[in-house]
Amino acid sequence: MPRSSRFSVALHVLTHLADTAQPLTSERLAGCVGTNAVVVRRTLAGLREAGLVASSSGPGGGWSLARDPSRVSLQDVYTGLGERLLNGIDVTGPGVRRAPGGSCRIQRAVAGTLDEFLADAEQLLAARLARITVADLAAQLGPSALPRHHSRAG
Amino acid sequence: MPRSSRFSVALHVLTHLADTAQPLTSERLAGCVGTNAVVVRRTLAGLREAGLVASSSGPGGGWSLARDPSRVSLQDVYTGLGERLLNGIDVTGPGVRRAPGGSCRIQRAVAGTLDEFLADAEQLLAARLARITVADLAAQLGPSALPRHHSRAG
DNA sequence: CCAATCTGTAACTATGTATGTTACATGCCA
DNA sequence: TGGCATGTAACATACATAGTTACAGATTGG
Repeated sequence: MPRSSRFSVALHVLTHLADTAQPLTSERLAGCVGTNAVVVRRTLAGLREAGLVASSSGPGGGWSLARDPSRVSLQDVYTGLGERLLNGIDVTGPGVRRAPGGSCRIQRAVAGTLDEFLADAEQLLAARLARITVADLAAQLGPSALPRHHSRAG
Repeated sequence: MPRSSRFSVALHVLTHLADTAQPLTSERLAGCVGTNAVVVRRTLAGLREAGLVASSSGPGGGWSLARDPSRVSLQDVYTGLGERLLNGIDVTGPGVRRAPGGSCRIQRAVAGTLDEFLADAEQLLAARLARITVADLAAQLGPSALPRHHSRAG
């Protein structure tokens, strides 16, 4: 199962970032998530282009959120990653590789119907993802769960 | 990920079956779809258990629809195949293989939220698939498009 | 009962995709 | 300049899906 874990990794990392004020290195994040630093960089590269996170080089550098967590929806993440939730479906079927001309009308009817359905479904799911934010994920940890640096007036 | 063409293959085959009265062999169907006879049998095995199609051995045997095409929804097919439309998403992430105990609370929060979302989404998509039937697919071919064996007087 | 036809299924191969890993170039700060 | 961190290419590994071969079981017709 090469099931993509990029979405899960991205959310895990983003929630970590939402929970601290200082930048976190790829190495550190990889340790938290249970993967490799390069994988973290690869995953976060898309989110950086989407303006969700920022990265800085040099000592003390690393990754940090570019927006307030409540402004980062799961749809933003999903779009930034450039993934398709419904990617596991081959609309055209195996025959197209052999006879790209479209073997019969039935094949085209099936492909058309599936295409339409998938496009519709993608929109539907995206709308649902838009309702959830990284702040919602962080809130599940409890307000006092992790050490915050300046969240409360003292 | 290797995109599954099973759904597409199944719909293609079912539409073929909806368009003829006599049973069609796996070999013949495989030729239409552009794949192998064994693949057709593997795919249709699930649909047979679901009561959508019937198979018969021996000369003159093959596959045929077990219900009227208008009674076979895409949800029936999808369920019969035992596939998950949203299977391409790894909810837990890569860390679980290494530290199955659940490394941190964040991982569990992400997994829980994603699980909930995916379950919700699956239901949503299934409901949409229930609206489309194999008869709808066959109707896209036009009533006189394919040679029927006893549709016309003459 | 035998031969031909077709399904049912296990076992193996081939292939594509995601991830893990290594290596090296680039940028930032003291 | 030296140390730390990102950026990315290149290669290795893992795994799911599809393709293929082989053979067992079931049905039809002489």
